[in-house]
Amino acid sequence: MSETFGKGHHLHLIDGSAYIFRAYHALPPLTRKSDGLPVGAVAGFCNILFRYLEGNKTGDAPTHVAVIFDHSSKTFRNDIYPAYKANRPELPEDLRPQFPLTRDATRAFNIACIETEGFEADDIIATLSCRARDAGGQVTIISSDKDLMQLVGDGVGMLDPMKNKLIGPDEVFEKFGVAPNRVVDVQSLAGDSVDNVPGAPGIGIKTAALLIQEYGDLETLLARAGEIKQPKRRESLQDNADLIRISKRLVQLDCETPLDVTLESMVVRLPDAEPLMAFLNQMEFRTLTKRVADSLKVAVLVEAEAVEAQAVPFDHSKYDMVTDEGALQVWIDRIYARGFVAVDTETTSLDEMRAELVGVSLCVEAGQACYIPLAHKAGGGDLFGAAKLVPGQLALERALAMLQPMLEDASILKIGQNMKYDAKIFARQGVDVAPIDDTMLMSSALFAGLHNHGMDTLAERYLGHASIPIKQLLGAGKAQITFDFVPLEEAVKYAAEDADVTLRLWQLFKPQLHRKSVTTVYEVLERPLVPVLAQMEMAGIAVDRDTLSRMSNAFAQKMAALEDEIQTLAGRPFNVGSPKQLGEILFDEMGLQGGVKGKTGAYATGADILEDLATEHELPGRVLDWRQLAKLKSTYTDALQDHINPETGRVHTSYSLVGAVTGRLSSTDPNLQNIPVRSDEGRRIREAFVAPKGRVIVSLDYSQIELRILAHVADIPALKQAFKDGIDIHAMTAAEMFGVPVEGMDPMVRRQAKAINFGVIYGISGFGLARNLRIPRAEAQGFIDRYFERFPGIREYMDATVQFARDNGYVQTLFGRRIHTPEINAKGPAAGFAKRAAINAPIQGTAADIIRRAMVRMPDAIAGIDAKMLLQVHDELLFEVQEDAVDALIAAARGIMEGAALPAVHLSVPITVDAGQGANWAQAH
DNA sequence: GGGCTCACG
DNA sequence: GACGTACGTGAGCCCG
Repeated sequence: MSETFGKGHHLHLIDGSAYIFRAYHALPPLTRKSDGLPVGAVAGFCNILFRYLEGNKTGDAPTHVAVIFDHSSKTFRNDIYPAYKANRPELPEDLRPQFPLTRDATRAFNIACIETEGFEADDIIATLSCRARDAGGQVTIISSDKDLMQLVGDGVGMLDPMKNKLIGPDEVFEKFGVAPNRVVDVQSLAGDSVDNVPGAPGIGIKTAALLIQEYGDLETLLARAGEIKQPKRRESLQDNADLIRISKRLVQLDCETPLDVTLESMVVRLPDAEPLMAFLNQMEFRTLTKRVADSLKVAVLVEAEAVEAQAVPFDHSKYDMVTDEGALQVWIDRIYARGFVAVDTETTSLDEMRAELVGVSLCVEAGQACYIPLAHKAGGGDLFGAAKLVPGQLALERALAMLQPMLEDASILKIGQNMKYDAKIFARQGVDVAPIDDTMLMSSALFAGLHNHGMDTLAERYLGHASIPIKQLLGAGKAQITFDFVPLEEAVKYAAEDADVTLRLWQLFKPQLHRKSVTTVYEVLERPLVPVLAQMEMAGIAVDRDTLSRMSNAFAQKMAALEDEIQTLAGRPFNVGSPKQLGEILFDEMGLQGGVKGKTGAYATGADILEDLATEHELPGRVLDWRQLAKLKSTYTDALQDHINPETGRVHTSYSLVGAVTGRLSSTDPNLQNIPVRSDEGRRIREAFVAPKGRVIVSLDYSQIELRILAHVADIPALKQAFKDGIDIHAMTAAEMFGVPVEGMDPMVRRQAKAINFGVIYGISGFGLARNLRIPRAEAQGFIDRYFERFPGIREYMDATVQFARDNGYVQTLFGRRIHTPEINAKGPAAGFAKRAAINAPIQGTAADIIRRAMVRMPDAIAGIDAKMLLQVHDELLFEVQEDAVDALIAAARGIMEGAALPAVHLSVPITVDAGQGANWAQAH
């Protein structure tokens, strides 16, 4: 409830129509990019409104405000004088459609928007001015229209927004030569050619002012017209008395306009971020959207008011089930009318390469979503009954044929949560979905480090909505069904809700990208990678099953032998694969020293512990050998065989763009980013990753990219020079630290320097380095101290980075990717973790950004070469190339990779790429 | 499903 | 002065 308008209140009345014309003529004829709708006047209008609101933050702020518009129809003045405003030129064709949009804009800015059929804006302004003044308040009319000057007086002033000049009685006198209350008289005599007000012929403002000054007011003047000495003036007044009186009725503003709005309803309100940003985005005003977003602190508002901002309640019963072409066409038409759509697919599997499309859901507006079931089945419960398609569904081919033009239409934005998944499903149906937006990637750009980016998390956190768990539909474990067996009614609720949630998240996140300055991160480093990764994943890599199978057998034999040996050494059979049992054998039964129990009460039996014990006893060493084989067999040689796709004969991993907070990709099902390489035995697994006949595997990897980035960001001259000179960086570090020449350096010394170099990237500690190098902690700390003494810039960089994290709650890469560090001010061990993560994130993240940029550019760069990019392993890209195109591929890909930071970032160290090739990955690496 | 272990950069 | 500590991932296994 707002208090009654009165004393102490200040009402601003904005002449909206004047703003529109001003904006229209001041700006070139802008059109909306996506559909050509003329929006120049709307843009100008919004800019004026925004500047006005910004001005109010500092100036003499109003308590109430309204924008007044003319209503496009005849007014009472046309009854008095049909020629009134008759000589106005026709409205420009591209202006008329903008009128309703300016009303929308006003409401979007949360300002009262007033127009009344049959009345001009000026009369409404007059009426509201009178009411506000009579109520004891103050009024400022924001307009440069001289017709409104008659309203100036006690409690009512004007502001010329063009000149930003206040207009009071003095300024009115300057203009009309009379006090405001006689302005009407002057105008009645002088007429107005613009509005086609006749007045008295031959008399202009100057003469009219003189006459009124002399005779006091119009009626007295007309009554005593005979006294006027100048014959021309006298005759004009005498001959045109009626016309003058009509003119007076035309220029006199009506203070009694019937209005059904109250002054109280015009109370100043803060703009609601969500509808305002939605409107500006819909208009595609990029610059203004950004400025408004900055001004509104959209992020803060949105986060605090997420529930409120999304006022539309979730209502599963309102979702549509689309089962015929007519209904689908209605949805497609709605999508075209809107220009964007949230899309979600339902399938039979999380593996995009095997999943069958079951249905599609669409959402065009919060709460308005549909599900199109396409391949739902029923039956098949008993042994012999085959499942049958549920009747009444649209045919899949027919639905896809209808959807395809929309999904591929460059003017329709397709919004998804993890669009890579849906895009691949559609791609396998021959539909190339573009352009896209992805709420998961937006979340990653906005909130990396704060929470994960799954839809359930986002819905809960930003919409205050708990979405239907998929488990509720599919069940779990052995009894789990696939989505095609979900009953239609349930499927509609779940599937349409997903599209609904996605659309709402998009509405929330899109404006926040600007506010948090991560639009470029999203648009350059996230979104464009979706089609690139989709292509790589669908291409897959050829894996030779026989090679793997032979290795599995060999491993199994060796393991069996080791197991016997181990159990003999232990004196009894036990499960070698059980760390718990192993711990009991080692420390309780065999009585070895150094047993440390973890939080679960079991002895730790990690490789480092077993290595230490290996000097005391044979058993731990055998267990280490066994474990290595077990790992290779179960995780690689066995598991990889299961991942060979029966249709393609290749292995298709799935990359996650949001798996790592730093911006690195992660790889799952299977993880092809951790194929063994460090041990000879493990490296042989890479021999199974092969090129088909006539083709070659090519690997290109960045050399020391993280150390190069460190040298650049911490600005260490010695490191930078070493990279420029192409010197062995670890040997150089050792030489600097220990004062030994690079020539003939002890490999142990170099190894220590290398460990320190890597330690630095991870946020080094004496403890960590000591453990890594297996040296006393004091010695390790001595190394670190000497390192920082020699390279003081590194310490400065680390301190500055941690301080930045404390000040801002995040750190960032050279490309602006933000990684949040919520734990940075924590107490206890968590503080150490957070500090080291904060130090590492900009380095690891910048390297991740660089290879992402390379990957985005790669398809175009190698378009003319018979080659496919297959895998990414953080600093390595793997290709499959026609054998006679290897050199061309290496040249092109290397060029892209080495220049990937440009032009956004100019590194002060060279970035170099090593290349290898061969029949398989082992040879190429 | 959490913890342990270990594969990678 | 003690606390605990290298950064970032994913998968398979054990065990409650």
